[in-house]
Order: sequence, then structure tokens, then C-alpha cells
Amino acid sequence: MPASVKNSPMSKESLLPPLAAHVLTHGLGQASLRPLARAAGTSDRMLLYHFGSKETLIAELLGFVARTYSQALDAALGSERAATRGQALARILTHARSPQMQPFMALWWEIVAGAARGLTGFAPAAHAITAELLGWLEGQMPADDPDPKGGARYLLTLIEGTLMLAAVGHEDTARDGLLASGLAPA
Amino acid sequence: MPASVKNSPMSKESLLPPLAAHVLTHGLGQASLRPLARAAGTSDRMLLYHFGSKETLIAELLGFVARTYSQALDAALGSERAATRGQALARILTHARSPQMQPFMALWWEIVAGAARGLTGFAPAAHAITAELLGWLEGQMPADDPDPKGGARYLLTLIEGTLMLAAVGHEDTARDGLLASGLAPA
DNA sequence: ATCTTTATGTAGCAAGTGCTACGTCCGCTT
DNA sequence: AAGCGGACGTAGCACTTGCTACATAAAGAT
Repeated sequence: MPASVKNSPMSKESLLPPLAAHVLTHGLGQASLRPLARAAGTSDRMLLYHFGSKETLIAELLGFVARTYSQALDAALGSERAATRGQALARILTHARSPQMQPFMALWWEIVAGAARGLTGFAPAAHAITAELLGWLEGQMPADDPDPKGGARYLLTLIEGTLMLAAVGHEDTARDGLLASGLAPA
Repeated sequence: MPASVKNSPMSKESLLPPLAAHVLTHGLGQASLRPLARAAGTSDRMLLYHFGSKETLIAELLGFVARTYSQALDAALGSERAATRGQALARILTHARSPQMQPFMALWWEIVAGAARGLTGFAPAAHAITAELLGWLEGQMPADDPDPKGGARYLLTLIEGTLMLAAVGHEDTARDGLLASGLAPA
């Protein structure tokens, strides 16, 4: 082992990004301390030292993922309003279906499942991510929209339904549904 | 131990109902062989004897859950057509939000998450359950609906979005979204 | 009556789980 | 210079994981 390897002290903040990366590719269900520690370049001992327990580690990790998602959303998507509701819908669906979003989508459904089961930390993260998406959608609503607030919530419902159907192999069903909604171009 | 206890031979079919009950209350993520066996009145040894491996056990269990869901859907919901799209929507949402459906809903999101992660057996079960719901919705569409096929898919998208938003604590958002859709009564 | 198949229990394996005990550096204060 | 507390490694605990080996008991087939 080279003596030049510095033992720079690791903070929770510096640990979270590699932990999130590991969870994004391997999933939350299989996330156990030792693989997580290996991914972060530490030991399970140190993870518990910093976070206290696995449960709070996961909770803090989900909070970090939610914050990261917010920033990614702001960065990837402009803030100019869409011309139509259909355009706002198309923009966000294109983004959600992009290849680099796929790991996040897989993690997203695990977060939803954890929230539905009442696991600690899951519900706040899921709620925050959804709220972030809703906020972005509200800003995207056309300037002449008669009901931007309700319209954004309507679009959000359609978006989440579309993404869920895609997750279970019913993307064609979702496409036909959006066609019938009158929002998607034929 | 009383000698009167009969060792009646257990078939896969007789094992599946108690296994499903256990998974419905405790979740798929924590489902390991020994607790499952205890719930079914057997040993892990016998579960492997009947199913070969945990992976195929889970896959067969998910198939059973999907079939059970179909029957529950047929039994709980009539087959008379709805008068309006909004009525069909309200019927299925009322059913999905009923207390006895909550364990299934929690399991449902785990199935979706597993399908999104590509776990074996999850995608077929998720696809089948969704198809069942879609088929029921098609039968519910009003007789005078201009596009029953597309309308059913549109409603399905809204339903799944609504249920997902409810799972993450955004039920009010979903309600406002449905209000803005014009399908729900004010 | 023997043989084979099916169903089951008991015991155990190697690996992995979250978590702890203990000791050791190293930089800081006093 | 001494001590102190944060940062880390090593070793290990008790437990659970999926799965297997081995024995056996009952039932049907020959």
C-alpha cells in the first residue's frame, strides 16, 4: 500500500454521493452495509459511525437523492413556459424516459413501494420528489392556461400513470390513453 | 405433540394461499423462506422441495396473487356498464381505496418496483394485473362512449397516477387533478 | 412381501446481516 | 509534553439467509 494515500476524513456529505450511486445501480432492496461501504470506500463500521444506524443512513440517503433529483430537474429542463399542456406533458415524459433517467426511475418505484409500506424515511422523500415535479410543472403551464394549478395536477396524474404503465410493460396502453386524452399529438 | 396431527400432504396449490397472505401483510422485501414456511405450516425444506428455489416460489406466488386479484375484481365489482366515464373512474377508485384493498396496494407497488428492476416473475405478474384492470375498465365504459377502447386506457392512466400520488401522500394533488380533468364531480 | 416413490423432519453449511468491542493512529488543545 | 477526542481498521458477535445431506415414514406398485 503506497504511503501517499491520505486518510482524508470522510463526512456524511462526502459519503452520500457514492452511496447514492450504488443504490441507483443496485437498488435499495439489496442495499446492505458492507457493499455500500465498499462503494463508498469505507467500512460498514464507519457508515454506522457516521449515520448511527442503517435505518437513518437510508433515510438520509433518500433525502439526498430527493435533493439531487431536484437539482437534476432544474438543470435538465428549462423554465420557459410551454405553449400547450400537451407540450409540457411531452417535455417531461421525454425527460423521464431518457436513458440517463432509467436508474432513477427504477429507484423511484422502490421509494414509492417503501412509502406505501410505511418504511421510515421513504414517505418524506417520495413526497418531496413529487412536490418538486409538481412545482416544475406549474411553472411550465402555458401563460394562457385557464387553470394552471389544476391543470398541472391533472398533468402530474397523467404523467405518473404513464410512467407506471411503462414500468409494467404497458407503454402502448399509456400511449393510447394519452392519445385519447386529446393532449398528445396523433 | 398430539399424535392426532395428520401430516396431510401439501401441494403447491394448498401452500400458495397462506404464502400469499403472509406476503400481503409482511411485504415481499422481507419475505424469506423460514418465515414463509412458518406461515404456511411447513419448513423451508418443503418449500424448496415443492418449488425448487426461492426465485420460482416468488414467481409462482406472484402469478397466484395476480389470479386472486382477478377473481377479487370480478367478485367485488359488477359488470354493468357505467353511465359516464366519471362514474367508471369513481367506481374503481372507491374499490382501490377500500380498506381491504390496502394490503394489496402495498404489495402492488413492490411488484411494480420489482418489474422496473427486472426481477424474474415480477414483470409478468404486473403486466397481467394491469391487463385485468384494463379489461374490466373496457367493460365498464358507457354504451354511448365515442371511444371506449381509448377511453378505458385514458382512465387507466389517470387511475394509476391517482393511486401512485396517494401512495406518496399526495392524495389532495390527485383529487385536484381529477377535478381539473372534468371527470370527477366537484 | 418387497421395492419405489413421495413427503417430511433434523441438522447443518457457507455466506451474509446489522452491529459492537477494542485498539490505534493523528491532529488538536492546554 | 501530555492528554484528549475524532477517525478509522480488525475481529468478532449472534443471527438470518438460501440451500443441502441424510434419514425415514407412509403409501402405492409389483
